[in-house]
Amino acid sequence: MLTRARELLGCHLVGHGATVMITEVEAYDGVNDPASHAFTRTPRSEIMYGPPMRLYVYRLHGHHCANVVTGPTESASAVLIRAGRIVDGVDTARERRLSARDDDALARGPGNLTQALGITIEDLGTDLRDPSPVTLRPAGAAIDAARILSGPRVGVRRAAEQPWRFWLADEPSVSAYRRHPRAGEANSSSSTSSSNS
DNA sequence: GTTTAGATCAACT
DNA sequence: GTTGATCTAAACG
Repeated sequence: MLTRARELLGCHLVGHGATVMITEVEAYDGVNDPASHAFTRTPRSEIMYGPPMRLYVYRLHGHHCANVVTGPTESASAVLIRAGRIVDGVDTARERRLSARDDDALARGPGNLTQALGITIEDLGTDLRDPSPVTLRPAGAAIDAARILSGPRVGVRRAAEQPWRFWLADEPSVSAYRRHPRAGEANSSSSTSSSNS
């Protein structure tokens, strides 16, 4: 599972006229991962239980995040594409990401990456192997294992201690680690029904 | 029960 | 100012 995530580093993700080289990913281990949307099997997460090499897109803060279903079919494993470096279609990416000041920030962060590639909820379930607006291509050159770093995932509350984030050293497009404010807290559902004073 | 839309807020640039 | 596998609430089946 973690190997799949590492293998995605350096691959080219083509989306609606723009191409990025993946530089940062996070692995999500489906049924065994509380942070995964597939932790509970629902019709919505069914896509991740399906065949690999498909796209799972979900909405977050009004933006979108893109995942690659990696399989095997029953484990619902998926890899979140967190960041990438634009290698083609820079003009298109810039038009979509007007707020980005530097080219390195065009696809820095999952929401920005999907926006730069024009990936929306309509691309959900796209087969990345078929010729489609969104395609995943193998890495042009093998990535040196020494360049791959790992660490805890960004912004997750559940299972925040799992070092399932991988990124390429020497890449300015990789975002910095940010811990979730409430990560590790006890799940105290007991609402302290704080009546107004 | 699940899904979608909007709010929230700390860390980043 | 921007971003975001969070959080809550409302709509749906």
